[in-house]
This record gives sequence, structure tokens and C-alpha cells, in this order.
Amino acid sequence: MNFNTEFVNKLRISGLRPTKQRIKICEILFNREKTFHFTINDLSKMISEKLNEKISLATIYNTIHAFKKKGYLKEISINSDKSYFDTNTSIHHHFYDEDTNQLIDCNEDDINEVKINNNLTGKKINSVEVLIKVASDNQNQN
Amino acid sequence: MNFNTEFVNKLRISGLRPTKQRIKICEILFNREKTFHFTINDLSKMISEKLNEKISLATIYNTIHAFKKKGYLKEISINSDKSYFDTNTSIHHHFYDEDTNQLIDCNEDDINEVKINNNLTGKKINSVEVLIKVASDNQNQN
DNA sequence: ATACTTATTATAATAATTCTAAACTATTGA
DNA sequence: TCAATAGTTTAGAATTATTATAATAAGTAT
Repeated sequence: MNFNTEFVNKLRISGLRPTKQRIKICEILFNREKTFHFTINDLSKMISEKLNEKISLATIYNTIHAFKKKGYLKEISINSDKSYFDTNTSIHHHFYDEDTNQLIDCNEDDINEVKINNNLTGKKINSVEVLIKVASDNQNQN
Repeated sequence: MNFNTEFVNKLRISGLRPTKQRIKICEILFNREKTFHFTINDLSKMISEKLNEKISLATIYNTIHAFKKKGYLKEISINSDKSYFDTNTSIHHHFYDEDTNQLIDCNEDDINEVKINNNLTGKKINSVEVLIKVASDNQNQN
């Protein structure tokens, strides 16, 4: 069986040409059970480890941004040194482990519903993100 | 009346030497009624506009980080291209206007209380931040 | 004042990201 | 099928935000 067909079709449907590079990146990102959180650097490393061919950094950036634009990825704002991306594009929130720099999905029962009263005239809400920063419970308070 | 005395004392109490540069930055940041949201670049521009003397970028970064460490500023995570700082260090949340790149404080009645059920063993919650991204209500969707 | 410690500065270094322009590849339609 | 075209990839340069360095300057305690 050929996994690629699925991604080829999805890419084509989205108006993105199914190139070798995009298909490879799809396989890495979307052939998995669980949500995947990654930085461009993470992804870049995985590509060079798992693939024989290389994909240039510029292409990785282009592809990730194209996927984000099409709604297949969400970008998560953490401390402003890096961008994190999330294959789970549904509305959900995150824990961020400051010790390990890892993002963890927040389940529905981890947080109550966040309701916003939008008073800003002429503005609509595009997203609501909750970020819960956690760290080890030891007393090493910096 | 000499505004400086106040900041000189506060700096000294915090274990920070009250230097000319730090006092100037205090005046810009804390001599105001309302919360102030800014980037390093914003602040840097304000300094060169309002002051005769210049303060080097490195000093601005050092000072802002020192103030943050002492709890006089909060850092806010937006899209990862820039760091935003906030003179309001209480627990509160933000609207971010994607048209103007401006942060707006969320009042208590704009949002319900966010309650977290922390299941992560050995981890304690350091912060909970809600960021509500808004944009103009026109149909210019990108 | 003197010695000591800490801060400031210009500059270089780093890191993430975007830009550029040439080479390449998928698609279209004759 | 094959050339024309439109979209992609690529290496490398450029940009931007931020941090590091190491010399100079300025507070502070004695």
C-alpha cells in the first residue's frame, strides 16, 4: 500500500503541488496517532535523521507556513525565542514545561471553558489561547 | 519636586544600583497612569526621542531583564518575532490586535476565571496566560 | 579619596527567520 | 508527448532580535 496517495490528494485538493519534499514532511507530521508539537529545528533534525535526501531549511519553512495557512497546523506562542507548531488544529490549550521545553496538550477536563466578552468594537476574535507554564516542584526558584 | 528620589529608593531597595540609565528608564516606564505595553524597540525609540543622552541597546536589554527578574515587569508571549513587556504585573490576560500589533489589557469582566486542574506530577504551575487575538471585523481574511 | 564591585558601552556573535535569484519540477494544453 | 508556464526548491545572503565580550565608567563602602 502506498501512503503517499493520501497526502498527494490532500495536497492537491488544498491547491499545493504534491512535491517530494511536501509529501515527506506530511509523512513525518501526520502519520502518527498523537498530536505532534515541534519547532522548525526539531523537524529539520528529524528529516536529516530519517531521510536519505535532504530538504533545505527554506523549504521546511515554506512548507510549514503553507500548511499553517491551509489550516493543517497551528502555531503556538511560547517564550519568544522559537515558534512551536502543533498538528492538532482544534481549539485546545497547552502546558509548557519550562524544564524540558516541551508542549503538552491540555485535555478538556484540565481546564474550564474560557469565555470571552468581546468589548472591542469592530474587532472579531480570531483565537483564544491559554498557556500554562509549569516547572519542577523543587525549590529551585531561579 | 524631584521624581527621581522615588525611583532611586526603589532601585536601591531592590538591590539595583540607581544609575542614570535605570532612572531614566523607570521614568519612562513607571511615571504613567495606565499599564504600558512595549517592545524593546518601542522603548528604545522613546528613549532616543525623549532624551538628549543615548542609552545603549545592551543596557536597555539588561535593565528590562533586571526589572523583570525583580518582578516589576511581565513578559508576554505573542507571535514569536518579538518580546512584549507589561508594567502591569498582576495576574491578568490580554487582547492582541493583529492589525495594529497592540496589546490591550483584559479586564476581569472580559473573561471568566480560568481554573486549571494540574495532573502533571512533580510540576507546579508558574503562570497561566490567556491571549485573545483579534482583528478587524471586515472580511479581509488574510 | 581609595579600592572594590557593578553597570554601561560599542562591537561582535548567535540564532531564528526571511529574501533572492537561479535551477528545477509539476501541470496544462496543444 | 512535449513544450510552455507557473509554482517549488535550493544555497546562500540578508535581516532581525537578542546575547556575549571585554574594556571603560560609575556607584558604594571604608
